[in-house]
Amino acid sequence: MIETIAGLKRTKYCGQFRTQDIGAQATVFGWVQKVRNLGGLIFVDLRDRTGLVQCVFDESVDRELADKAFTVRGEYVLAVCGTVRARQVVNDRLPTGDVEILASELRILSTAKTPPFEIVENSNVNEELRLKYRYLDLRRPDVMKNLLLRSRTYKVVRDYFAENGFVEVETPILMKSTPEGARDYLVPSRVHPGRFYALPQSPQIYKQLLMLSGFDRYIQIARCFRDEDLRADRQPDFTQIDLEMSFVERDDVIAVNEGLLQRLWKELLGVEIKTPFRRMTYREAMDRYGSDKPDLRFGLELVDLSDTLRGCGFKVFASALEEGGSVRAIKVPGGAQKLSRKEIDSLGEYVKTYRAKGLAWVRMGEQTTSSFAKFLSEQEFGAVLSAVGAQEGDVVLIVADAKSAVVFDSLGALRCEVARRLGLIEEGKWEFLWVTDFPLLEYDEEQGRYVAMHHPFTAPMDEDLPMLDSDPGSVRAKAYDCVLNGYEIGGGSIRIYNTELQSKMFDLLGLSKEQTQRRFGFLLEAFDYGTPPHGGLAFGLDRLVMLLAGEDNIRNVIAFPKVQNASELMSGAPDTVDDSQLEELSIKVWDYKDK
RNA sequence: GGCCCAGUAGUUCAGUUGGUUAGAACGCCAGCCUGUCACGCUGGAGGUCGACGGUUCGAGCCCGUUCUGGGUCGCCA
Repeated sequence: MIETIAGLKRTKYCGQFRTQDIGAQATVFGWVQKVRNLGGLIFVDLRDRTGLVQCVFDESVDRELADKAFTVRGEYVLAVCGTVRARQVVNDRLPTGDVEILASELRILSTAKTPPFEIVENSNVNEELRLKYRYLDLRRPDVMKNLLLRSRTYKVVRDYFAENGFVEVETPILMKSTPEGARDYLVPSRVHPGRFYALPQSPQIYKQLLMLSGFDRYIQIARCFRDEDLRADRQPDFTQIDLEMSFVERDDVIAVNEGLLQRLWKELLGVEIKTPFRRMTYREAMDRYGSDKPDLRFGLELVDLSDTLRGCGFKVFASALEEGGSVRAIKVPGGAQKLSRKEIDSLGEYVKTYRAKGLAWVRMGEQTTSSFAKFLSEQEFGAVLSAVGAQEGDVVLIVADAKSAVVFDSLGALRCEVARRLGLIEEGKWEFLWVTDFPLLEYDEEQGRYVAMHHPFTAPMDEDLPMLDSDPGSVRAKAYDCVLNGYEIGGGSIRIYNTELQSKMFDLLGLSKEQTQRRFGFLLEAFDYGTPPHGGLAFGLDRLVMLLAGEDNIRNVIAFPKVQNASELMSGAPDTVDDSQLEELSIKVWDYKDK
């Protein structure tokens, strides 16, 4: 029989009972974690979001009550009233382990089917099943803990920015499509047949307009949407801590955000992180680490061998260099002992996923062996070893390619892979970094034009302005990324705030006057009405919480995440809709059966 | 779109060279049990070996296709 909570008020959450509660009357609500029936004496562990408390039903005290407790099963929802008392035997492994509730009343508020997996911490259950029953998965203490941490993150963020004079403003979810960058999610308009809203990839334009309006400092915890493929750290709908500031330069934005991260780590983890963070230009990050989001928890820096090997006897190296590429290396100190020939071969396979054609190597064990020494003169080979500073016991890994981007990508990934395999990554280390001076533009071979590396509103560096016409590819931007342990956790820039420069940017990006006017005319017009210099930044909140929680997958900090094909396994989204709904939207009924 | 990994009771897994009735632990159900907390003891139920096709006297195992999930490259201003 199902009962109600009429007349009952919770006195405490389950996980909060301690010795000072002994003797008190208690009413608790929760889910049955475990029933231990000793025959005549029944222990029921009751769980809520705070933890467990043991409730005792004693046949010799109340036979009828014990009989009722006998029918209780896992995940039933109960109300238990009783007296808190000391346990006869203490359980050290439970925060409430000194006490228990001797029940005087039991109400079964809900019964429950046996769940498809056990509701326990650290369970190793197939993720597909977990996500199908996400509401049960969220009952597991470790998953719930992540979402509670996420909730505390929101609070610290709001407190911090409020204290620093930021104004929280909500920007639209239904907005105009501005198809630069990621693919938009589109929403058909019923009122305007054939027209579409787009979901925001970020509130970028709105927040810049808020600066123009004079809000001076804006912050929003903003939902954003990008219709691109998923990764362990990428979901199609995600959350940004989005902010913008007026009358600031790069270092002002950086300083405010270092303060935020410092505060988050302090309040959520009790960890003191030092500011200011390290800084590195994009060029330096690429040259030394092959990545614009380098993991600084370990070394394994790249060495440029291009000058050493130009015109050398090994065709693979020489032709890569002749074609304008580069040859670079990583030295793995002591690698000869840890990396067998077989493992080096598997690293060769690894770099091929990054389009490298192969991995050249030197292994300086008891004998020095190498995949390419025979193609070089003794002098050339010796020059390679001295350039990387290789000594006995080391391994040197080399990638050459006509495209330097391939060399950087593959070696950048390789140094992380080697560090993982060799256990070079120290747990509990937090390496924050600002990467600055990104290129403003990169050339897109496919589209045959320049595209904005950050976004088209990013300001060029003042000293590079003259190159906008002569050499746009070399212009650097007032852009900065915040990197933590190899993850890009945030990015921002100082923005363009005058019409002419903004128009010129659109021009460089290959947009015609008409296209610019149609897509961004409202923004350019706005700039004519008195725009303050401004800049800002957005953190990926999901990634930030993932790292704070010590998780390696963003799904573990999102309540109802999507799987790799962007569907949501519990509800089954996306799904077909009624023909009548499509008709209202003036969308032709799609015949799925033929596709 | 490409590449790699996984799929066997409710769950996590084992399953030898292709060979009798596919096993274990946990969970579940029933009985016993008054200090358990990984309760204990006894008994029981529970399987389309992801799906389809092929090879074979015989397939969980070999081959092909496909589905589902994960990782990743491309993609993600």
